[in-house]
Amino acid sequence: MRPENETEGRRRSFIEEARRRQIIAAAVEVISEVGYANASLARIAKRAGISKGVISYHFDGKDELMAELVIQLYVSGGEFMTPLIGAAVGPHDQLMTYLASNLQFIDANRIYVAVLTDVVLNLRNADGTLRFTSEGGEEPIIRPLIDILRAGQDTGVFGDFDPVVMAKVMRDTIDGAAGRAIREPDWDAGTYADEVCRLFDLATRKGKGE
Amino acid sequence: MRPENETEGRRRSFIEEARRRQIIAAAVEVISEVGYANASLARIAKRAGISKGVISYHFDGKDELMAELVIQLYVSGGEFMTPLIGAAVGPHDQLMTYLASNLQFIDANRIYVAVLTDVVLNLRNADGTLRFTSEGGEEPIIRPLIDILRAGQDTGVFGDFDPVVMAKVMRDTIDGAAGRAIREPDWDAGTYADEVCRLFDLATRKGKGE
Amino acid sequence: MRPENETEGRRRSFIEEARRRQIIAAAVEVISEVGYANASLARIAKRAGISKGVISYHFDGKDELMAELVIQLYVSGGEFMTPLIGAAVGPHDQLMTYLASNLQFIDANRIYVAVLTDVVLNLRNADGTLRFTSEGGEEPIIRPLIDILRAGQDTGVFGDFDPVVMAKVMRDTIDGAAGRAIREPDWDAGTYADEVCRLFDLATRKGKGE
Amino acid sequence: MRPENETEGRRRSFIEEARRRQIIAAAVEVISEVGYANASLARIAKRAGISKGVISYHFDGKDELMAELVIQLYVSGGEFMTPLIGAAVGPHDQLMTYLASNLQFIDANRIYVAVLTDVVLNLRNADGTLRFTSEGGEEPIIRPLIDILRAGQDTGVFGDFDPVVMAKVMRDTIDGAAGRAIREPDWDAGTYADEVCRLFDLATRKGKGE
DNA sequence: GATGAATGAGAGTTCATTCAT
DNA sequence: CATGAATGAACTCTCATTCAT
Repeated sequence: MRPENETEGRRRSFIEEARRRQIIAAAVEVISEVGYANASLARIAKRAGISKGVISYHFDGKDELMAELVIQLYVSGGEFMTPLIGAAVGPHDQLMTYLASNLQFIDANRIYVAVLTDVVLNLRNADGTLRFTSEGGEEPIIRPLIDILRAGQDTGVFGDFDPVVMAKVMRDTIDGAAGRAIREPDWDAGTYADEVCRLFDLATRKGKGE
Repeated sequence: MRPENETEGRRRSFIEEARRRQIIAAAVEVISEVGYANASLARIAKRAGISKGVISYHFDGKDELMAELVIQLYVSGGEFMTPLIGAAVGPHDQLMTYLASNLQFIDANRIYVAVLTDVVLNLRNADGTLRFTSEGGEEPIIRPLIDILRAGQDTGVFGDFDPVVMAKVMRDTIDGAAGRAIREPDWDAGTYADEVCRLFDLATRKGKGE
Repeated sequence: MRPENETEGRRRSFIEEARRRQIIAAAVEVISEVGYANASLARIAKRAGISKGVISYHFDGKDELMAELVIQLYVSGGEFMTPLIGAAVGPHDQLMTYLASNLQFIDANRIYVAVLTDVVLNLRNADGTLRFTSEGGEEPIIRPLIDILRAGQDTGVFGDFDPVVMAKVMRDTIDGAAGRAIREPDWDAGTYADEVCRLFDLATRKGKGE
Repeated sequence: MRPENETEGRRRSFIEEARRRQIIAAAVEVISEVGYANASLARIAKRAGISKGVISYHFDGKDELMAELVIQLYVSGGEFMTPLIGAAVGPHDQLMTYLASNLQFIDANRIYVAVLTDVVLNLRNADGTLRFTSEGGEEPIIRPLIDILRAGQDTGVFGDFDPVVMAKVMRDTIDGAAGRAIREPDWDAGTYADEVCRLFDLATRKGKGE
């Protein structure tokens, strides 16, 4: 048995990291097929081609595995979008890029997004509260969006609206699109992105008379 | 024992209907506290102050209970909003009323909405597919919204946009707001509704130059 | 509620007897279809078109119902065969008639015989022992057969054999035939009876050299 | 967890085979005491001194356990008798050996035979049909007996009778004896076998005048 | 590091029985 | 007399977790 249970950033060997990624990958596959509720460790282990005990060995328990899965998927999403948005110039372009790249990422990673959603909406703490969607937990996620909107208002590019509410609606549009990407096989990300960009362009641009 | 398994509109005694509602109410409470995945029949029965067997007696099984719960909550939502929207005149007013009344209903029924979402996203058929969010299943839900948008475009009140995508974004905004109503105790439905109405008013109205 | 539970020969009203027969008839049907193990009171009540409670009202419990069922079926079998055997003259004819009439009764009452067998082999006392096939319980059943065989030996019609063993083999042949009547739809009672009579005629007749 | 569900001859570790045999042995004991209908997994596990889950771990379910039990008992019966019958020479000796060795085996394995009977008469498929006594399922069991009888008739050792009916009566005699071995503690297999052999010798031998 | 084996709690469901109406 | 409702125990089965090897 490992000498102790690493809770934080304790160093892990390369081989151990590989095992963890392998197990998480198997978990993603299983959840995408049968849903979080039916994704037992037995099923995940069988999918990974290993024995059940290995999972318990590498993770503190099922919950830690799921939490790690969420973090890993979320990080890989950020890695995809951050450079794209950074390359855009000015609030308007940044906003459009933010929306488009998010939808594009969803389109290219439908399964991952579906699994992420499933876990986030189901994984709970011991006291019954949701682990990831707890109050205020969204703040870091929509922070950059709010910043873009505020910058646009300050520079006179955007009109007069509540940037927090606007950011939340945008976020819900993206999350909702994630659901569509899962449920609607012929959902077309490109045209959807075009329409969404146009919509929010109209909603945020400075009015003629203003 | 009930004479047979009533699938459709078989008549049920008043007392039986009362029990069914009581059990559903207990299920709603339990799910709102511990989530769908942890809402066992034992917990629901204890909450209702009855024995486990009673649930099996009045419902064909856990799944039928959950399905009934969804239907009941959904129906009560429709009963709330339909008359409001019907009273509005013209596409623009109808749209604004639709958005506002939805958000208002969510605000007044936060727990119900949260539970409804939880069950809908988790209840599955025997083959593993989601029971309520199956592809195309959304159509009847956004149908009236699309009709309003199309009517507005035909009469020249609304501008040029894809009414289906627009309706979907609106729907996602409402569903997202439902999540906020649950997670953010001080979420203010009134100001949120004002901003959302303004947003979609700008996004749908006929442009000056058009 | 009835003033007391009649255990023995307490008089029952005509209407009560009718109810009891109705319930037993339903039980026979159900057992013949799903077997003793799956014949729940609920199923029997549904088949009889009455409520579950009625059974508990008219019988002391499931076991008493089953015991009554066995007795009723057994009695009706005796009523069928006794006059036939009584009409035969001489041990040889009586034996042949006994065998043939038993097989004929089985043929004409396949379902009843199957159910009788099923219950007898499964109904148990509280201590786990079989209720009907307990040691020595068979004696009254093969008694008349032994008497016929002994009479034949005494009068010199039959040869020298152990009449008890011979009677038991005959009984097992009949019981076995009951099983065949159930399992083999095209089992032909007539030719089977002919062969069985011939077989036991040869086995019991006085040898040439004796 | 076992890698997969072995239906056929997949290799099992020695230790797993031992466990399976241990569980089956416990099941035999329990069934012999309380009958198939009352032989719950909980009781069997307690008798084996293990936890309930172990049974589910080693068997696919209760039904597989019971089916395995039947097969194991049946095979061990065949192993006992086949060499004995093979050693006998000529139809007459083979027939006598068949009858005697069957009764001897029953005598030496009373409990096993009783349990086998109980399970065979109760274990059912999902559709309600009996699993082991399905129509035609008896054919392989009485096949060797029929062959012996036919051979005897062809060589002129046996008289003129229907070999199939004769074989069935013999089989029923043996099965019936199994029941007696269970219910009648002082049932004497030796004298019973002598009488049975004599009986069927008379019934099958070629008549003087033929 | 990894495995197979075992545990024990808890899941949904069925059932015989009881009882107020 | 009969019913529908409720009980509580027992059922099979699944699960996350632990542990000796």
